[in-house]
Amino acid sequence: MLEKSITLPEEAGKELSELEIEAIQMFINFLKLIGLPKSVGEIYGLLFVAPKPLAMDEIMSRLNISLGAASQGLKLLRGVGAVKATYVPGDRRDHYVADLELSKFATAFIKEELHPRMERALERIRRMEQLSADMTPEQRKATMMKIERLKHWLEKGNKMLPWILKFLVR
Amino acid sequence: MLEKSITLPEEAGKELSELEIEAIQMFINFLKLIGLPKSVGEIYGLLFVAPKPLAMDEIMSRLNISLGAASQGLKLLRGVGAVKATYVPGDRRDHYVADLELSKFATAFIKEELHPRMERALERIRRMEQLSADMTPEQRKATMMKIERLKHWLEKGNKMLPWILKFLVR
DNA sequence: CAATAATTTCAATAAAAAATGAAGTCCCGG
DNA sequence: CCGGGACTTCATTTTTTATTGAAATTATTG
Repeated sequence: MLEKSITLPEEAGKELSELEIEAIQMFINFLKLIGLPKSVGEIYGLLFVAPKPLAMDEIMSRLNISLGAASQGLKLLRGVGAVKATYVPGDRRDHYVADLELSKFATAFIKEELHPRMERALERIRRMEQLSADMTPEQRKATMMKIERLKHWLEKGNKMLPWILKFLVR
Repeated sequence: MLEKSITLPEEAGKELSELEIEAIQMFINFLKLIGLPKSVGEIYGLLFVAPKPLAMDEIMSRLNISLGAASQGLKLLRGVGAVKATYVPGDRRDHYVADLELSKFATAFIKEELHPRMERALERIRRMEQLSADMTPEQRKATMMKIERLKHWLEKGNKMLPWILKFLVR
């Protein structure tokens, strides 16, 4: 059976252009901020500047990332609405395009990270209020003051969120 | 040479109260959001509900964390303004108190994470504009449009930050 | 000033997170 | 329906990040 020449480590798909590299680095940095792994930033960065839809294997070979990373990264990006699959006639593969609406990331972050944590925090605060019931009056007073602070802060955050969202989305 | 009885894993300092546990878990979760390690959340959580200043070794033994983690965590928290060292008469050790102003974390995050990344992103965008100079007019047009989007979004974010800060700080 | 307690630092280790790629699943076109 | 490409999953490995604790440094105090 014939075998292609051994794949050199640095061979990969077409080299990335400088433009692509800048875009990719930019998104790696930004998405890291909201806790997304490097590979996701790479994929989105590449798609962001791509002049046409890219298939998964193109993404893999351009970025030198594994099948699994490409598949999972695209899944996440699709889930968040930051990438769309498009139909390309005469090609069996899915092709992907970046949604240029950056607010998708902010929205997803707020919905998936911030909100749940705030909810959880409110539960804990309620629990803390209960617990402070059996304390000496003195301790109780001090504790309640702190809890009030926490609540106040959370409420402030909660009030701000819709405003931020509206502002970001357009 | 005499040896103390073997230290049991679960021995440690005075057990944490339920209240302390709730507070600690809450802050672990919140601070994780802005990329701070668990130990930092633990320390802040403990200090937040503590009725009096705590020395580093008390923190260590209550939380069962190492000398290094305690020292580094406190250093970080002090750096961010979330914890203050107080003088306790007749005690050689430093004692620490939580600053209840939660906005300290938001401020630090914006200053230390968000702002630098935005600056860096703007640099990259400038570079991208340069690079798009030698492209076919068609490609160039499409690329410039994307770059405009990026800029627009960054500017929007930049305008929003001071507002958010003002809102959070009181 | 010693003596020693308190704290910081940092190389080594452990824990957590991300990437890999082989095995399995799901089509689509003949 | 079956053959094979496209994709997904997930156990394993790699990489990154956090924690540990011993050694070095910096006070404090008798």
